[in-house]
Order: sequence, then structure tokens, then C-alpha cells
Amino acid sequence: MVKITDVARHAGVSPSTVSYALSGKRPITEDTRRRIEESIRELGYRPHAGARALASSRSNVIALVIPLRTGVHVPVVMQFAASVVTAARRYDHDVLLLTQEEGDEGLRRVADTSLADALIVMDVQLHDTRLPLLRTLDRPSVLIGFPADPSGLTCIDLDFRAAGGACVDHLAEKGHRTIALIGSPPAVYARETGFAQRVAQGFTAAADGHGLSSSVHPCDPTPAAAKELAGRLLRTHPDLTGLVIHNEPLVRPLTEAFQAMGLRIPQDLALTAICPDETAEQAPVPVTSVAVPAEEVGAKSVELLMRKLEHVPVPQSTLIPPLLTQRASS
Amino acid sequence: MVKITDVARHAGVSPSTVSYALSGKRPITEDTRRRIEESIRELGYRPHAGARALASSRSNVIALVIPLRTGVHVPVVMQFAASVVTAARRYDHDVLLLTQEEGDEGLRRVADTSLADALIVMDVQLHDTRLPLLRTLDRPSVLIGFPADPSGLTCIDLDFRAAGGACVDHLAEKGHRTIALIGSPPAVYARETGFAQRVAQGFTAAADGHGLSSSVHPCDPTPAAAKELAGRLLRTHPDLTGLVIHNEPLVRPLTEAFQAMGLRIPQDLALTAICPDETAEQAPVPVTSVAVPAEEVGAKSVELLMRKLEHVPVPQSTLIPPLLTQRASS
DNA sequence: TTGAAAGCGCTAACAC
DNA sequence: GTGTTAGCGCTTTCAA
Repeated sequence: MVKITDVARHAGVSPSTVSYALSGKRPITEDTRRRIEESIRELGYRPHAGARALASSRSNVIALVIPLRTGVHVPVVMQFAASVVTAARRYDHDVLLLTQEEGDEGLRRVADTSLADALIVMDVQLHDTRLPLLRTLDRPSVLIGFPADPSGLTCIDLDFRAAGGACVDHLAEKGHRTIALIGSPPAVYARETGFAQRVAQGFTAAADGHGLSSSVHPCDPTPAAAKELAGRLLRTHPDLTGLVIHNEPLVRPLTEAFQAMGLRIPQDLALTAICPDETAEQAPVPVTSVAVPAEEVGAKSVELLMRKLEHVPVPQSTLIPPLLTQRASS
Repeated sequence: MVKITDVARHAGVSPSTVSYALSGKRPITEDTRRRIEESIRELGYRPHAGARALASSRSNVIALVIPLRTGVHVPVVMQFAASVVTAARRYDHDVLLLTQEEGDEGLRRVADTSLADALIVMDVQLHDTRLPLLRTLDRPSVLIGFPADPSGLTCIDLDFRAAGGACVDHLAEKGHRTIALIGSPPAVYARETGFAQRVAQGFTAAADGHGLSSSVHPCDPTPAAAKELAGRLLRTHPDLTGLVIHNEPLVRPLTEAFQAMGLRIPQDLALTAICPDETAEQAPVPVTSVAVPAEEVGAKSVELLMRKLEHVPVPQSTLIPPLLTQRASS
């Protein structure tokens, strides 16, 4: 194995000079730097990660905790993870993958052993059990999602409130006067990630702002529930012409249910959804939608983390503005 | 930070004894071990990962390279990654996530810097450009998928040949006499992962073995192509009563196309597929299918890698036998 | 602008 | 069964 002393000898300098040439932490004469770089290339030198971590107390690794529970749309998680890896590499960092399953112990382990310098935690729940730990851990972290009390933490996510509003704005603009939100299962509103409430708030506020009649309907994510709800909606809200769906598995069944009842989309009923682009595109009628910008959230998370590692202050909350993509359903 | 010398002092032993108590690499008196464990707990000691890696030349990290290209079913990749992480933890290892994009350089980097002890590479192509590197790297690796020449490598995957055969066996058992394989796009047969050919071989061999008439039909993964092919099949193969679909995006469109042409499934046409369970379950008629056992492949990959790290010989090829799940389509 | 040298915290001979 | 100690390869003071 080639080590820094080999490079130093080959370039006719001291090991520290090689180290500084590599880190840029002190000025090096152009000529010296060139010689060092040449030696590195010639010898194929690669600094030993462990030795580096030990001497500098920086592993250049960030840990990423991904959720595995059902109900989280898997492709979005992947997209996010990929974007974290890509962004991390831009800062010369690598990504260690942890699963939710490991819980607090996993976080503590990678932090306490100095395996990771910092943490990104996905799928943060309103009353996430990991919050106290994350607050006391001596390593910076960024949470994807907003807990009930984000104090002392750094959080980022799509602005779900604004997303709900954006769908309503779009429907209002198209002239709809009576709209409904089809939301997450009742259970989700009570606990979990909190974005369900935020969408509903944004939806209602925007509807009120536009002077529209609106109603909110939690729904279980099953085709049967979709069918039942579709029928009920038409009966109880005969004026209904616009819908916001915030329940990924229901996009297709709902569309099919309404079509089966003879409604044409978008002529009789306009659909909008908050769901992955993939889902929106593959629906029977491609649905106008707002997606979680996984790529952007991932990249921004890493940026926030890097700033925190440099002790640059960062905002406690980062809300990514929604981007609505119009499709055939409206 | 609590270090091993602190623990040693607290327990009244030498640092090496603590180290050996932790690693189990030499016998320790029951009483000493108890005192050490108590000190560790009391002081909250966690060995520094970098220091460990430096002293032992083992990072206890394995690198996992995941594909991001389209055409790879994302949930399967996630399932696989999760199972690798879980299995790795059982061996006290962590997983570093790399993306295909980084290419050779990523592999070389984590190997040469001793960041990772070993590598798992997913989505290996027939003539994968990384093969020469993986052969010469001084770190053990396991490939998911089989290249054209697997010599000097350790590969694992579903036995696609047997999977093709299993679908045919199932159809033969149900009394079908004329069957067809709807395969990957023509381009895939020429290059890429090679499982397309293997499925076709297994399909044809089994059909011949059962004395069935069979035909193979590559198809582009678009609903239009599905519709066209469905029509053509009925025209050119009027006796056709059984199908094997090995083209994930086509499962739904094909089913819909046949239904639209008035065929009842399974009465007029029996369907089987090689696709993720998720796809099979969500089809208009749930499809009898063979899935890539991502969980098992992930766990086995890690096991193979761990054996290689201990210099225990492992088989060059590991083929996971297919498991067919019968559903409504047959 | 560069060099010398003291660690970083741990493991694994080697010695007893 | 346990202790002593020399590194592992790098970074970073301190000194020049």
C-alpha cells in the first residue's frame, strides 16, 4: 500500500506538505504542488480513510436513514437516496445507509463510533421517538419532514400547505366553484407525518380565499373505499366539479370509479393530486399534480448538513415551494 | 470522548484485554469480562470506527452499488438494498451506498481508501465495463446478475432459466398446449443483463420437454406495442391459450388489451409472468408469477461476501430457484 | 513556504 | 489469562 510518506519521499517533501497540498489548508508553492501531484499520480496514492478519520476526527461520511414501512412510496425514497448520494459526492462525502428498523441504536452507533459525521433522517413523524436523541447527539442532522415541535432541529420538506393551496388555485382558475379534498386515511391525520393536516389546511384556506365551497374526506387506501367514496361524493355533493387527491394509492381507483359512473374527466370532473409524477402519469387519465421534489429535497438536505458541519448557521425550517404540473385531468 | 484506555483503567485491566474482550479473539476470565462489560456500559464506551479500521485494516463496511437506470424496477432495488443492510448488520457491518453513475472510479475509491472491505454490485450487464476492475481489485465482491464470462467472480441471481421453465410447467400442468413468451424489447436480447435470453431458453426447453407448441415474441415496453402484439398473437396463433410475460411494464397493458378483445382471463387465456409481486398483484386480473426474491438474494450476497472476507471458498455461481405464486390469471 | 514530530484510538504481536 | 508496546497512516500543531 502506498502511503503519504512514500509520496513525500518521491516528491522530495515532507509528509505534512503532501497532506496540506491535498487539503489546501495552507499555501503551497506552485512547483511543489505540481511535483506532489505527479508523485501521487505516479504512485497511485489514495489516503487511507480510517487514518484520516482518526487524525482529523472527520470521516467524511454522512448517514442516511431510510424508511421501510408500507405507505411510503418506494420510488420516491430511492430517488431521494440517490440524490443524497450524488449531492454528498459533490462535497467529497460518502453515504452510509441505515434502515428505520435500527431505530435510535443505529443513529447512536454511527454517531458515537464516529463512523458518520452527520445524519439525514427521512420520514420524520409528528412525534418521532428519535427526536430527543437527535437533539442531544453531538452530530449535526437534517430531518426530512416536520415534527410537531421542530425546535432545536433542522427540517426540510415540500411545503404541503402550499401544495394543497396550489391545487385549489389551479381549480379555481379553471372556474370550479365546488371542490373536495380526498385525503389520507383517518388514522394518518391523528398521528404520523403531519403533512396530511398541512395539505388540508392549505386546501381549506385557499378554497375560502377563492370563495369556493369545499369539503374534506379522509379515505382508506383501498379500491373498495375509493369506489364507495366516489359514489357518496356524487350523491352528497352534486355540484362537485373539482377534486384534490392526496392519497397516492387512490389516484387510479378513484379515476376508474368516477369514469365507471359515467363522469368524463376533465369535462365533468377535474382531478388534481399530490402524488409522485410516476403515479400521475400512469393514471387512466394523466393527472395534474404536485410531486414531492425528491431530488431537490435530497440535494438541499446535504447542503444544509454541510453548512452545519462548517458551523455556518442554517434556517430551522426549509419549505420547498410546490410545482404544479398540468396534465389531461384538468 | 471515552476511549479504550478509560475503560481499561476503570475495569482495572489493560487496554488490550478490553480489546480482546470486545473481539473475542482470545479467552478472557469470566470475571474480567464482566468487569469490562460493566465499565463499558457505565462509561458509555464506543470504539472509534476510524481507529479500529486503521489498526485492524478492516472497516467493517461493505459498499453497495445500486443502479439508477430506467428499466430497473425501483421497488425491487430498494427491497434488495434493505435486505443487504439488514443482513450486513447481522455480521456487524455497515453499508455504504454508491450509485452506478460513479462507475469504476467509485469502486476504486472506496476500495483503495479502505473505506469498504468488500463490494456488492447490482445490475451486472453481460459485458459490464466494471468486470476487469472487479477482477483485479484486492477486495472481495459479489455480483448480482451474471456477466457473459463470470470466471474469477462470484455471482448470484434468480435462476431465470428455471423461472421460464416454471411458468411453462405450470401452464402445461393446467393443460395448455400452445403457449407464447412475451419477452423484453429486442434490444435487451442483444446486450444488457442476459436474463432475457435465459428466460427464453428455459421457456423453450420446458415447452419442448412437455411437447407444447411455443413461440417467443420480444416486445417494446409500451401500451401501444402491447396492443399491437396482442392482436397479432390472436391472429397468427389462434390455438394460443397460455402466456408467459417477461416484461414488467407490459403486464397491465397486455391484460387490458386481451380483455378488450373479448378474451376472458383465465378461461380463454391463462397468464403467467416473471415480474415483481407488486406488479402481479395490482394487475387487472392478479397474475400468477415468479418474482426475483430480492430479500433472499440480498441476504445471500452478504453471506457470500462474509465468507470471502474470511477466506472461506464460495461457489462461483449461486442460482436461486424460482418460486411460482399462483393467482387468478391461471 | 516548509519540516519535524506528536498524537488520533485502537489492535495485535510479543512477553510473561 | 493478562499486560506492554509498537505501530496502523494520517493531520496538525509548533518551529523554523
